[in-house]
Amino acid sequence: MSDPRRYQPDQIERRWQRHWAEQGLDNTPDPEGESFYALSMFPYPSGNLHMGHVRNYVITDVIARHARMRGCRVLHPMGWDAFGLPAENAAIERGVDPGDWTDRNIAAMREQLRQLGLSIDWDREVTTCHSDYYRWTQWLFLQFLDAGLAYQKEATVNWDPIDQTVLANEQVDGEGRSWRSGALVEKRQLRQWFLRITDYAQQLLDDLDQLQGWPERVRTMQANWIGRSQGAELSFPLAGDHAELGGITLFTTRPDTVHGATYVVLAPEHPLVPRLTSPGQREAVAAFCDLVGRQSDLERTAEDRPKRGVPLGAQVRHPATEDLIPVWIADYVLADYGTGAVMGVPAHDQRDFLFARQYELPIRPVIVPAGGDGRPVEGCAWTEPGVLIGSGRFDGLASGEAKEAITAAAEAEGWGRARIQYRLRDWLISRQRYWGCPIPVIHCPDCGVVPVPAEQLPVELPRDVAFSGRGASPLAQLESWVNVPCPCCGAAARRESDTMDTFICSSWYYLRYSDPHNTALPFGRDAVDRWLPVDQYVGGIEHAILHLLYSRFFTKVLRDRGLLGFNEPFQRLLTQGMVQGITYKNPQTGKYIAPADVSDADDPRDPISGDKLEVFYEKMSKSKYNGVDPAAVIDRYGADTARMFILFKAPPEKDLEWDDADVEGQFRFLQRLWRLVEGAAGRGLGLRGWPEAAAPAAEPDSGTAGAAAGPSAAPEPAAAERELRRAVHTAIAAISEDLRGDYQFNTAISELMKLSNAMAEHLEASGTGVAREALASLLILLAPFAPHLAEELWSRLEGPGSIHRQPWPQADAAALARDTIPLVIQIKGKVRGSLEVPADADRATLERLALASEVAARWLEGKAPSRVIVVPGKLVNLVP
RNA sequence: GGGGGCAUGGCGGAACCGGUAGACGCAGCGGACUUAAAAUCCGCAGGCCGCAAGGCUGUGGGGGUUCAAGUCCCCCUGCCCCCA
Repeated sequence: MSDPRRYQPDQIERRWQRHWAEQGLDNTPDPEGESFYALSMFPYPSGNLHMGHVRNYVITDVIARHARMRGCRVLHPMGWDAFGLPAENAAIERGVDPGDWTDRNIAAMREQLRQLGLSIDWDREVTTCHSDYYRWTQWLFLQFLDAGLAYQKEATVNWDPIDQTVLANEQVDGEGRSWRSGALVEKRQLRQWFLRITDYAQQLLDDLDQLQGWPERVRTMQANWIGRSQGAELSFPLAGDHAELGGITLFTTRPDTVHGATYVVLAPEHPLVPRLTSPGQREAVAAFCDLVGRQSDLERTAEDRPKRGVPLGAQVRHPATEDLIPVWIADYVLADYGTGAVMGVPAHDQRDFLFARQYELPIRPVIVPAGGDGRPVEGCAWTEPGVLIGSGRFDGLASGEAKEAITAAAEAEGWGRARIQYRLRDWLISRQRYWGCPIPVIHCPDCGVVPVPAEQLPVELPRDVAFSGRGASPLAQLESWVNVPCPCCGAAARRESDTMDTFICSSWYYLRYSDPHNTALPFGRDAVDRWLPVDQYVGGIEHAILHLLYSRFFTKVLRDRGLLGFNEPFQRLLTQGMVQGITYKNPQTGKYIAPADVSDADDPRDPISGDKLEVFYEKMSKSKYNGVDPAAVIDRYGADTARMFILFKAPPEKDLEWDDADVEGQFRFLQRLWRLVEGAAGRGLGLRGWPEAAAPAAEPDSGTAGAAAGPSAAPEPAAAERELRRAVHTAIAAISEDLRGDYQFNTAISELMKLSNAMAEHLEASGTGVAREALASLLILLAPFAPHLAEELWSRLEGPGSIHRQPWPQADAAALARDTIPLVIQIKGKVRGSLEVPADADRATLERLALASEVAARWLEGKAPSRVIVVPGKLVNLVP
């Protein structure tokens, strides 16, 4: 059973993992010389490692291992994004302590990660829910507060009227119902904490240009999310009784259409609404506001929804035309975008057009298409730029010029100014939950908001808390915790009971890794500046916007506070694709069927009804029964096979279809490698003393080199040795290229396969020197991908030290050189044959050889070609 | 609706800067070994015609540029993502 000559991963992987840990092989060295920071997005400790995690960490591990072999000092850490709702839900549903639950999950997942053979420095592990970490999250919050970047204002929350509690968005289902009580969730206004990310909107946008190592689409997504638009802020004075209230200030990107404004619309939540509502409209307005209050922003602004609104009964005076126009409220205007007010220009805005048609508001065209007959478009909104009409002195201007002219006029006349508006809103960080980082402030009736003094941090989360899932957050209900003296005046005061959005915790963890044991600061300036920015960040595309944007924001704020000295946290970003499982679905019932219940994969049928099933690949999930458990794969094939399969099956940024047959194939490849190396060892080959006195280095540089290389210098070995050396150095060159920059692990592994095929063919016929070079190179090139197998075979060949400490090999150009190369002969661009020619032949020689070839004779029938194209090293194209 | 991306054998995927399309693997077929099977090893393999040599055709569809196009340009179809 345990034949030591067979490849048995379970026998070797644990042993090496233990050995590496004992030797401290993965410890982080001091960052002298060239350093490299390889970072995976840290996981939420759900307790279960899934394939998406495996893919993420294996990719980062290959990058880290390769960087080490290239001679870099590498930081490759791991940690836990450990606050969050699931722990609190477990507490509510099963009465377990969220901290204990989380710690148990972390222990389980850490063990699963260890089995993958990742070269992680576990001494730098961070856990966001431990007070030695969140102490510094709180400290950083106080930096924001001190900088004026944290503030409180009223905002909407989800309110469960049955459980009398605030719900997180994730606790509200698609129909707007509570996850527990099933009640229809209401909107409530609550005073909450925000971070002023909008102050950094322009920088966050501009600096995207510095992120050339990021996927283009992630940069585009961030730019769209920030959503800069240039326009004007215009003021429409209130008419009649309301004149003393001033005017309505609105934002528009189309000041050129201002003369076409026939009404003004406020968001229902706009502060002026109650004061502008006429007695006759009071009831209708109240009913409408109530209705809108139940809708999400998405519902309110979706283009395919009918727009609804009611007039307030007030009017404003159009600042340009002097007309009196009505003020409405409508669902499609949002309170927190711009000024919460827009002008209605039905002729030139699609939503305004639909709205005006529905409520019979006047439509006044002021833009005509350029180059047209000068008549306005009818029957729909003309939203493109054009030429102005009906706009007084601005008539005839093009939209672009008119925007500037009208904005300038508004400014001169005191009813407007140019303004840049962002779609990005300030970041709402308050959560009315227990399992999060407490916001370290105290509310004093006399002093107001008082920060908890730094030396009193951390504000610890109390344990022994009751979780009912009802009422206010558990923290707010805990009187012993909430009631504290004011740090300023000593009067009775109350702690803030909101906790922070977990995105805060994950916005700076990558900084803490640089200096994880610092007890005086979140991180030292020296350490953070030496290791960061992160050289390569790897994670899922789902974090393309929020996590990455928030982290960029944190970095810029901390830079401005003098805590670190760089602009952007992540130099290069790789977004890996999803791992998909084979999925069976019965199209009749819509039910998913587990693969284990499908007896015949070639003709999949529902085991109960016998219906033919649909087969496709989809992201692994419990509900679709299409998940593959990493632990089961490791048990059966070992971590190295799992790693190799994942890397080989698809390029890292593409989705990956999990296929058992391909896993099997990868396992076979590793077995083949094992036999190849064991066979060589059996013939007495070894790597003792490698690389000193390596024979190939002494190879003469003349063309017939191989003959002198090995001890068995017969003509036969010479040819085999040349082939073998070429294969070795081709693989070195190709794999080095694949690991540099673009990370094409799939082609790198196919190069390993080619090398192994070439070795199977030529190794036995080659002399010791060449064979040793081939064996050593194969194993070193394999090491980042299949670290256990490479180490085991290295030690069986008695190679010196750990293979993971070997330098990455350099390709020898001389080994790649050829005497002759195949020259393709094309006739009018079509390949008609090829010809062995001297590799160094010049153009004239190539042309002569091509013209003299059999192919040329057959196709040209003795006539001279009208044109000859010579591509040295490749082909000759003869055009008759 | 706006923006971006993708489309290559039965399947996953290769193909530098326009220069032999289909590397490598999976599945398949044939052979060797075996009493047999598994495992392993060797070989074949885009499609069509042909005994063969060879020819024709082929990277979603249509057009174009070029000696030469999977690759560049235009139009169309389908799928995916982001923003509305």
